[in-house]
Amino acid sequence: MDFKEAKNKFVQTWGALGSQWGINKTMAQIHALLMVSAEPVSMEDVMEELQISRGNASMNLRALMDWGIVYKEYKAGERREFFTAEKDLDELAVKIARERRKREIKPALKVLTEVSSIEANQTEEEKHFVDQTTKLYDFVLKADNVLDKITEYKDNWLTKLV
Amino acid sequence: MDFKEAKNKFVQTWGALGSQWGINKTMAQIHALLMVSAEPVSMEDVMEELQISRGNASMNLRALMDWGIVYKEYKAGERREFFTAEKDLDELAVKIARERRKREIKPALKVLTEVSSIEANQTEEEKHFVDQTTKLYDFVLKADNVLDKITEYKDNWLTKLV
DNA sequence: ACAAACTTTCATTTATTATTGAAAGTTTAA
DNA sequence: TTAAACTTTCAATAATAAATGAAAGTTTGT
Repeated sequence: MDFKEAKNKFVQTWGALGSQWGINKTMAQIHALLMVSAEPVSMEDVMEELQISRGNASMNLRALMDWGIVYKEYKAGERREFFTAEKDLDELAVKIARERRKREIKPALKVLTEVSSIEANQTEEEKHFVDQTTKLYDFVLKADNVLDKITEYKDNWLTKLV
Repeated sequence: MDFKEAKNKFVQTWGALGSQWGINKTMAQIHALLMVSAEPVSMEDVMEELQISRGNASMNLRALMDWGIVYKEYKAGERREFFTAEKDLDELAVKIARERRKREIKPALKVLTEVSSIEANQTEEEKHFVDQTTKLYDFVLKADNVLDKITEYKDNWLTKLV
């Protein structure tokens, strides 16, 4: 396997993995590409390497920047913009955790609070519902706290867990 | 909010969350429904409550059983099959972790091993590629080990982390 | 202020993924 | 062994999500 093949394989695999985690394929591929690029990459280059349209590249780069895991860079004397990915993996994981916490866990907790606080009248069915959603609330809250800790530690948290 | 509304809201929310995590909506909804059901539920009931077809119900129940988080139950004197979800949340998390580890992390490690072991000749580009994919390999391996630990502990691991 | 060089937006199109439903398969009781 | 009661499969269809590309927007140098 030569460099070109390896790079391609990596980008494709990362893209496929992304899909399984609810991240769109192109977004994951762009991120993969930037991760393994030593130098900042222009939008034109991204389009070329991944064979995607300008609009697609623009939208997904924007999304990656919203996640805080891709940065714009400017090169002296160059009009166009270049992009680099967060390459520190601990930092990357922290940013992803932070973002998903905000986007998914918080809203989930809100709904769990609501549904678990209906007044359970006497039926077994309703009691079980309240009991189970309450447990789920506690569980998700604990998970949220773990993520919070992790995103504070910042450095090397994964190693500490091992 | 009455019981029916609350139950519906919970099922819908769980379904939407599932989508964001690469799990199909119906599968997540069925799981939600079973989680909050005090009694085992027949396929007919699942179809009725979620307004889905027989085929859809069958396939997604099967998928949930493959994940090991939904069980078949037989009722004395009843021909048809009933289903229940794993309701212990620690156990549920362990099973999901175990499964994703097998399905996603293992293959990812394999690819990372492959692509990170190309012989980096002298270009800066190739050196960076090998360096970055090696780091990624180490990181994913560490994550894999953490999950392994967790799935062994079984009980109450989340609390221990807090 | 203008125009070149570039980026973003978004309505339309395309690709992907999920769902249906009818036919095939299976199990059980008599 | 048969048939009723149920489940599974899978080709066809529908729903959803992503990608395109041309027009609109922005920035910068002169």
